[in-house]
Amino acid sequence: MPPEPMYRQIADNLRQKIESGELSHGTQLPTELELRDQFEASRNTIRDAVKLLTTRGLVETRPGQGTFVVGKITPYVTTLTGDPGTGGDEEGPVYLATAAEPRSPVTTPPRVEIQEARGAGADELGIPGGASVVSRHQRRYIEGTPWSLQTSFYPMDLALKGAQRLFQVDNIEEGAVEYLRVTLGLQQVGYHDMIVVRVPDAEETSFFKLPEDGRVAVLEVRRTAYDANGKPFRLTVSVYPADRNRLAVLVGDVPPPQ
Amino acid sequence: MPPEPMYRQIADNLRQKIESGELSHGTQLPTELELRDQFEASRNTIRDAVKLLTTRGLVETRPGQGTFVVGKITPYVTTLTGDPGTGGDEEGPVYLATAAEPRSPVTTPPRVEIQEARGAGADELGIPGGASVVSRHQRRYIEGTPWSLQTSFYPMDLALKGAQRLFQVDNIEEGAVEYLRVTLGLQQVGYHDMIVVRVPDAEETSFFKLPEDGRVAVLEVRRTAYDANGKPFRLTVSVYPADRNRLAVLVGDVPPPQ
DNA sequence: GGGTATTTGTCCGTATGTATT
DNA sequence: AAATACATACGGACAAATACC
Repeated sequence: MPPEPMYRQIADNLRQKIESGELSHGTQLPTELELRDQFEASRNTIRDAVKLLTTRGLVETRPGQGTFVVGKITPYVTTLTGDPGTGGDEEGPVYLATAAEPRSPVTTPPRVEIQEARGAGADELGIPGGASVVSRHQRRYIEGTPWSLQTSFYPMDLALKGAQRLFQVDNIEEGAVEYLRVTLGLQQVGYHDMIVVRVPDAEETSFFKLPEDGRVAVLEVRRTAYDANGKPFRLTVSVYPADRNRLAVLVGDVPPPQ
Repeated sequence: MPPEPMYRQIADNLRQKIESGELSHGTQLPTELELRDQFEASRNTIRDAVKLLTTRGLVETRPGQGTFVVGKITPYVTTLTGDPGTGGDEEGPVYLATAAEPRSPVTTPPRVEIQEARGAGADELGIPGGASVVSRHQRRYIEGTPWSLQTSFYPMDLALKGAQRLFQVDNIEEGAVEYLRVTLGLQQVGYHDMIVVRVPDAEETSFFKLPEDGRVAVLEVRRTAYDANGKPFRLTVSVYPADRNRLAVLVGDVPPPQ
């Protein structure tokens, strides 16, 4: 058994103090120079130890201030299961993990683009790669804080066959699914969600104010909605920061999530 | 606008070469000393750049060998939605993201413990903190590779009221939900899943062979099963490595996930 | 607003250890 | 056994962010 490297021993020592509560949420750690003297190591070794705690989400460093134990956050809970005929526009109700009343997300007007379907998106919509799709991209906030990024893709056909409002740069108040049903007689009979965890891209990092290294993952929910013929007609991709969001799935007769 | 630090510029440069395909999956990057000469930086700065790519999951380093672009992995897909009356023992079918046929997980005999319910678990089971629960912990493999860790918690009542097999250290072949129904007349009417992303603990890191720093997250699915009285009687916590697993949720009449 | 002290961030050079081929 | 490549550890210098007077 090789001995543990020094920076790991130091990190474990600090981790234990945090988990035992000796260093509680929000409190400041000793400065790097103080830790250097305490552990009789070089400042760079201390920094390696602190970096380990940082990637594990236990502490955060603030330039010019110090290193702090991260505070507990109460995550938002989004319910994925809902009415097969209407869910798909957006998810079900959103709760704070500790509260009973649902929260109301605020959605910005969409950025509308015509794009070529490529890769995964084309597969899920069941259209050939390179075909055109309408993309509607929105930012969503809860109580002023960035909460999710959402992009919906529709086959170009739908818009050309009468659903012109898909091109318009404003929210479809009654919901896009309802609009398509009224306009084109397109009846949604169900949807499926694919849940993926991945590293955020540059836009997500800046919108959610995530750390520049990719240590905080994002949850991506890819929702494909199907019509009565069993053909997909809509793909909605929602992205949430994984450290402050949870997803709920309800099956059968169960009380709502706490 | 402050200029980007050098190690970030180098990381971006390499990232671009990876994403453009100039450096394809599995290929080896130049060694740290070669990169040091190419970018005219010190080896430590090169290492900072590579570490950034490592936390973002783009490359992996192998001591004595070199740095390599990570190969694409085809994730397993686990379906969370199923029959309200039976789902809960285990999840729905498991697919390879590219294949049509479901895979068969292999489950080890459980490690059975009597524990005090604490914190989150007690809340979800609706029992007072400190009450006893039966914990059954299992490791699951697919095609020989570690796939998930699963722990089920039952209130001690159930076992004392006649479901003694909960204490036994072997698999309940017909499924624990079916066993409880036959033995105690306990009818499951539904369940809800809470999906959480978090950093792996020490056991998970070693079982899944994850990197020692916590850069690969795990998906935790907490399934609470309810009986006909609307009371929870079982909590199953399943943990999956987030980089090789996806979750599917099906609502309404939709084809199975591809 | 300006200046100064404190604290973390970046970058360098060097030496030695460990894993792999 | 030797060579190669990444890992650990040290020490030093300066930059950038923040807080405080």
